[in-house]
Amino acid sequence: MQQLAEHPTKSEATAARIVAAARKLFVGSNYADVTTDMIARAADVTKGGLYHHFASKEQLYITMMLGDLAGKQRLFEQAVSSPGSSYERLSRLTRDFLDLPEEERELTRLVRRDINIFSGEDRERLVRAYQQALPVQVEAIIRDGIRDGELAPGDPRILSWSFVALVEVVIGGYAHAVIGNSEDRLRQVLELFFRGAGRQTTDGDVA
Amino acid sequence: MQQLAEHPTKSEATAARIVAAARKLFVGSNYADVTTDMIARAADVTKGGLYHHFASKEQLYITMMLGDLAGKQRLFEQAVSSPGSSYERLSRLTRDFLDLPEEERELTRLVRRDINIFSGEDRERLVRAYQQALPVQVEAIIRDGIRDGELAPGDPRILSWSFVALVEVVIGGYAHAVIGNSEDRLRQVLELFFRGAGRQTTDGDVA
DNA sequence: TTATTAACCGACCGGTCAGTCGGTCGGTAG
DNA sequence: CTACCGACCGACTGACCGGTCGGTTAATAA
Repeated sequence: MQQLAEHPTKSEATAARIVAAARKLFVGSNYADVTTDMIARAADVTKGGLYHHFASKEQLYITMMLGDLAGKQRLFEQAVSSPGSSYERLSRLTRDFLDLPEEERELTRLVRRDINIFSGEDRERLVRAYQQALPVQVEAIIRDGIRDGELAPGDPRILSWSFVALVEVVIGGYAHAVIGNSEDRLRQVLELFFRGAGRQTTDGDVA
Repeated sequence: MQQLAEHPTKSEATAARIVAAARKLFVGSNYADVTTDMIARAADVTKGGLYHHFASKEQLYITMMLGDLAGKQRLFEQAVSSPGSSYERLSRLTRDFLDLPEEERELTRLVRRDINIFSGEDRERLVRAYQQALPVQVEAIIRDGIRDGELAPGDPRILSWSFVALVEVVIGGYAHAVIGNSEDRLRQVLELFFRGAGRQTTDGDVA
């Protein structure tokens, strides 16, 4: 996801191996519970070797995360700039997301989980990268939808976060068990977001 | 929220003070970043005193959380068993939640934030208490709504989680800034959940 | 072959923190 | 007054972990 093969030097290959090992471990456990030793061992280097390539545990984490988010941003940009209605474009974006391998999908949860433990410039960069990768892109589509009258007026940012939140529900464990099919999960999200859970009545009033 | 005054012995009073201090600190920082020393100092006892009342940091955390969730469960049960349509009962439950002081509202986020760091029986108890306090109650109302035709058919559990997720969006920082009024936040959630974001068209079709 | 340098090793250091333990103190029962 | 006990104290321990550093190895250039 990071770099076309080209000429990976030995150094680059090792660094990539370390990042990959770190990704796998960080997805499975808290930042604090993943030790540099564990990462090093999983990447088949020693702690010294790890610190030859990365200045700190934090920098390794940030590097890993930024690389991944950049890839996701590129992926979702395709959906945003694709033709069709907001419904169709959101559908494509969400499908692309749901079809990602589990490990890569989980990474977007990490940002929310671990963001509190950083501060300063690094934190800002992480937040910005996440927002650019996901909410901002969803927001762009929603903004178009409101402009074109396909969506009811409303704050596009809140709506985009709501949409992301609904997507996160269907990738949770229980939903995954109940709705086995990826295409059905997609429908569940879009249906709820566009139409709501209320029964469509002839007069459009609830309660 | 915990106990009517009755006859708090000195021991109970100290334990309660420790729990209160722990709550405040845990809301503000990660489990790992809150030290037992900090809690003790904030509760005006020493670490030794703290460990006289609680067997471990984990047990203190669990005790604090279970006590709070039990209180919330009692609060929300009132909304569930109140009269009216599903819309009205969900409205009441959500209003009760949104009107909670920030610290108590934030606690429900902690469960999701910190659940990964526990395991075994304690973890199960925590998960169960959270589900009983929030999603299960929302689910009960939604189940009634589907039965009575007020809501479109669907898996009530996924719908309840979706609803909770939408509520969490409007208590987030940005939404809080955009929608200053608590009653408007409530409307935002209910509107989106019952009606969706799509513009209501004469023919009911989207895309 | 030799010199140079990047890659890598792993023992070690400094600091942190959960949890312990011997002891003090104030209340209270006998 | 004495014996006892629960509440509480705070110095200390043991384990862990991020990060360092002097040294080794292997590739490459001269």
